Amino acid sequence: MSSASPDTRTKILQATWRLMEQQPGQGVRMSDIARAAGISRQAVYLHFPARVDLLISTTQYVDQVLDVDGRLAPVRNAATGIEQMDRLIAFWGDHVEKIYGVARALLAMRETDAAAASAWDERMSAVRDGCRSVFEALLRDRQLSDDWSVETATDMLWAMLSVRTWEQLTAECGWSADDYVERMQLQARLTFVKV
Amino acid sequence: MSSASPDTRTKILQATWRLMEQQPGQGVRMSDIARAAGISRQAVYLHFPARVDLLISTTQYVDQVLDVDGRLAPVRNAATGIEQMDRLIAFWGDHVEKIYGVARALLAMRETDAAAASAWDERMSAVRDGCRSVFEALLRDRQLSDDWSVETATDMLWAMLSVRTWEQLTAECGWSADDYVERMQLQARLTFVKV
DNA sequence: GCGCTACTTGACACCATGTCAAGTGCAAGC
DNA sequence: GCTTGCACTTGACATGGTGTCAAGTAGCGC
Repeated sequence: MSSASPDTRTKILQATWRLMEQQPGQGVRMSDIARAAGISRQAVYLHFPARVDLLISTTQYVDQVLDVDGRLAPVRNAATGIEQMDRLIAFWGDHVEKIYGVARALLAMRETDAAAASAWDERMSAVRDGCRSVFEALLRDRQLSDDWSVETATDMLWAMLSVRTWEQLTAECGWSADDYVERMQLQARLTFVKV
Repeated sequence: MSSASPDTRTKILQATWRLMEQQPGQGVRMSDIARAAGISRQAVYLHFPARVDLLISTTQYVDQVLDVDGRLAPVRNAATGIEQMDRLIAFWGDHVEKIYGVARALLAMRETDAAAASAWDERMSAVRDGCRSVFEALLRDRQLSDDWSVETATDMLWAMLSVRTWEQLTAECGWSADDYVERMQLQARLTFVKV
């Protein structure tokens, strides 16, 4: 599948990414993607059986190109829980900005399509693990506020970091990427760190 | 329009509400609504020119039936900023639960439809006003943390209170309505109130 | 009985996704 | 040089939901 015709397949993935960045989400049709990739609409279906598969593959492609694993290293290597929390938020603010177009398309599809839903949920559960790891570290440091358990704090931070919340704060409140990171870090510290 | 045939129109609005509660959002088709209301699909179009109009009218109908204005009185009459904040969050947690089905449908439509988008945004901007009013009161009480301006605090609380965040915390994290209210109040106090 | 109104019935256009079948062009292997 | 296979093209078609159109019907006030 991926080795058979990497060229065209990659062209499709790149075209999808590009178009979704330009007009995030729903507006992008299979025929738009085909035209942008310079091939016929049907050729897209030779590589991806359905729209949802293309979307899922595109998110994987994007992650790979952006080297998510590499950029997560500083988060994992943080010395303290607070540092880990700050770095996770900083990474995430930066990352969401880059994946937003594709993320929004997948998110829209999630409402109706089971495959899209589970692909999305799987990715988000990785973020959730990142949040939990922060609070486990914070607990070890004896810096987790008594008001929160690891679980409830994880839920809350995970919700704060949702793509929808990022979308609202940047698109509707006009926050810059820096505003987002700075204020989320502030709120997280005020909320979860023992005073 | 509303005086011409209140009976059928109301039957349609009630059927829409009911169906959207049962299976929130997208899955509800015009023909489902017609069947549930006991009329033909075309009769629905006699009352609502398009799906989006029906959705918007349904949210208005729901607000009216739930007496939103009346239930907001305690929020407005709060003695202190902190009390106002707690009451706003309590009202909202309770309210979102009731409107969630219709809200989700409108939210899904917002992605593609300009009329749905502006109807939704208008409602959400009322929530935003509620948030701002909280922080103006808190500022008057000299209890707004130095870390936040009225504007940035408004943005942040508004984002925390988004329907999507409520959805994530209740549906995916399994929070009860009480959990939601209690923890949101806690986070808001920790974040925005001067220590 | 007349005419108005609300509603029904059934056909149809539209648009995006996804399927199917036949055809083309190119390159590797004999 | 010819065949075989593969990636892709072309064009037609099914599906499902929204929205439109036109003709017909049932009930009600006059």
